[in-house]
Amino acid sequence: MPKKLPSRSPVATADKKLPKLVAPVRSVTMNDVAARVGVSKMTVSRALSRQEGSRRSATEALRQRILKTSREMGYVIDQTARTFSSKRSGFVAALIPALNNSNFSDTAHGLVAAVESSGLQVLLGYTDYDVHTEERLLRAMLSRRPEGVILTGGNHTAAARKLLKSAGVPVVETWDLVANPIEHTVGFSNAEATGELVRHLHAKGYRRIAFLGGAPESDARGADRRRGFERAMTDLGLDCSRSLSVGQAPVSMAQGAEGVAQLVLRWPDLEALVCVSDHPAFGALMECQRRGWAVPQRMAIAGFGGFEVAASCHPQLTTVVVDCVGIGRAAGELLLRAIDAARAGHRLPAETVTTPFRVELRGST
Amino acid sequence: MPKKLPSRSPVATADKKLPKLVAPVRSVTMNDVAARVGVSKMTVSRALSRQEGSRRSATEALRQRILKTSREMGYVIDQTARTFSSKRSGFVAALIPALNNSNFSDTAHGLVAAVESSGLQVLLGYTDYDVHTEERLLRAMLSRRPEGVILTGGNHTAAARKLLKSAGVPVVETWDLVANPIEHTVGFSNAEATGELVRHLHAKGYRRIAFLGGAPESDARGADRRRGFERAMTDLGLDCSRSLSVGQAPVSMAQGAEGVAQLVLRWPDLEALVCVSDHPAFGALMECQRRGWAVPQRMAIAGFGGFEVAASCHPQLTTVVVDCVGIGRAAGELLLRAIDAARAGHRLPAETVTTPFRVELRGST
DNA sequence: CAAAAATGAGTTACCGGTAACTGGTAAAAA
DNA sequence: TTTTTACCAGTTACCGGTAACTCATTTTTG
Repeated sequence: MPKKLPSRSPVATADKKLPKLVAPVRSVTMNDVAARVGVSKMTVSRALSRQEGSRRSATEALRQRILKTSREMGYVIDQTARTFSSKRSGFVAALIPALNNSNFSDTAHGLVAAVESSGLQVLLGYTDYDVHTEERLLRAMLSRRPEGVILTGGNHTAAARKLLKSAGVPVVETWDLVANPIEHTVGFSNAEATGELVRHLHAKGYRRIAFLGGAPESDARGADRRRGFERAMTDLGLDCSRSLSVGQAPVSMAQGAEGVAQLVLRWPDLEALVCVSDHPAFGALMECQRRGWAVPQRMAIAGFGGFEVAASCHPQLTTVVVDCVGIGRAAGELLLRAIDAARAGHRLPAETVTTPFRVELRGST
Repeated sequence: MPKKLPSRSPVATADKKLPKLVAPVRSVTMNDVAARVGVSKMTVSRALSRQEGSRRSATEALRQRILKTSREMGYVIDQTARTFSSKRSGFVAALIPALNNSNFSDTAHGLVAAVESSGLQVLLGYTDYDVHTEERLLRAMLSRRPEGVILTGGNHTAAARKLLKSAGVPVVETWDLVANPIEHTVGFSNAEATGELVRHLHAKGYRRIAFLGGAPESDARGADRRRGFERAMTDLGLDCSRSLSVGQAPVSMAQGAEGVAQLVLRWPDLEALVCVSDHPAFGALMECQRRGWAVPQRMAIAGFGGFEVAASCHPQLTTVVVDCVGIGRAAGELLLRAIDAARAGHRLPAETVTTPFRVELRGST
């Protein structure tokens, strides 16, 4: 039976429509290495992927020979094929609202640090503070079969939740103690932290205090902080109605400057200002300086996040210092345990890890 | 010949060592969809992956039926398998020195914006300003077979260059007009930009000008800026020896404050300060304010990068505004063309794209 | 010393898609 | 009407690894 061979060689098809799409760069495969060493590719596979404490790999001498040869041949394992075959992609997806925010990028650092020792990579995406962008990204990332997912906050589209459910991978939500978590949670109460900040201001004698943030629908953490402000003010018997929203998250320095201008126009007797983050707080501080207002005498200002600028400006900004790296690290460690459990065939019960924060009183209050 | 079937069902192995590692969540495959519709999986593949203007796909009615069914069944294409089979991973790797730097994250934004319309994803990594970290990352990313690579700067290990060469994917280096590029380049001359800044200071009457940056080996762009400072000063007949290095990149605000203190200790008659970026420039500005020194009368300060803080502080910082997003966009567009060329079997000749910058004179000088 | 257990390495059969080729039917051209 | 062409859809053979099984040795145990 003369079965026609599938001819893929350039020669056999050269008379057909050109151009062929692949460059002729046949890279080195595991088979090539195996042939060179004179063993089966399975032996090479085992020699290369030997973990600590795994059995059933080659003799140490043979293994060294395989490693040496593969190095000589410039062999790089094809993760694509490996993933396809083993059903282990070797990466976790992490979604943060923005890259350009040291809080979140610190969390990413912590996550990477926690996760990389296990050989997992972190695939980072940014949502621009938008749940629909998050959903799109999630869809794209899940199609690459991550072994775990890290999200920021608990605000997601219904479709995104469904995607995560049906993907069946461990999920950790960070930066908030989410009310209705998908699975695991690592974070702190933004409301509680803001409340503590307000109580400090109260203890210092400030009474007429305003909150400056962004549109609540764009920033869940900002909304939580606003809620924390309102609750704490009410509990202290103070008026919590001095509140302003300036645009979408992330609120900029310039918006902070503009915000303080609007606030004092409306409430000229304002004594102190709590901002949703250090960036608008810094903008407000600069606006006060432009006006020649003494901070904190004429106006006290507090931020949130413990950004570098808050410690470097003059006067330094009172702020809530968050353990951003710790959030990432804890999320990474938790995710690793969940992935290990998943690999072993069972499911880690949902956990909640609370990370610390610290109200740092500085010159601006 | 009773050939033993490879039994993978849980039942057949239940009496062996538990636990099995896979959860029994057999997800929907293309075959399942095909079976349901009553066509071959190839037809489904074609129906789902039909591009604009591609021929040889199913009838529109059949195609709609396939789409509908696959939606109903919750089918998600397995990118892993797709990549494996088609040799197209559908992503590009982008390496930037740090996430937490709006310059680089803006470039990442521009890149994503330019590239996403083509269906490619961006896989982002950060090198922490370290060439060895870059090499490690590159190795990890290349094993996932990206269709293109974007790097920051032209400073790489020899091994990294070799990796890129043998990977045979298009490469774009950004943010610098690299002297000896790997392939394509998108950027501007950091030295030239700093020179222009120095000439502006000279025109304003400043003569005793110092440069404040980081250790040159850690930051190629910083080193370029320092070189540009020295060349411009020399060309103007000025003394370029007033120069200080404070630690590794990225130079922080606090290091800027410390740096200006050291500089005036050594050169008490210093008139102006050029900083490697806006962050140390801001730190220096704040240090001057703490000392009660008028800026720019007692000390003029200039930064680099056009960061938000430079426009928000008081006085505003003179700086070099870089088209960060434009760099990313141009790099993305160039890479797309290179990828298209590669898919069509040929190679795009190496290109260099120069992006604009602008010296922005503000209150601090 | 024989039987049982442990171990190293080979064999086989996929994983879930897509490229390339083949065959069949309908529309267009002769 | 017959031949040619166009086009749709099916078939086959992989892509490069790894899981699971098998078999031949070696080591341990009774």
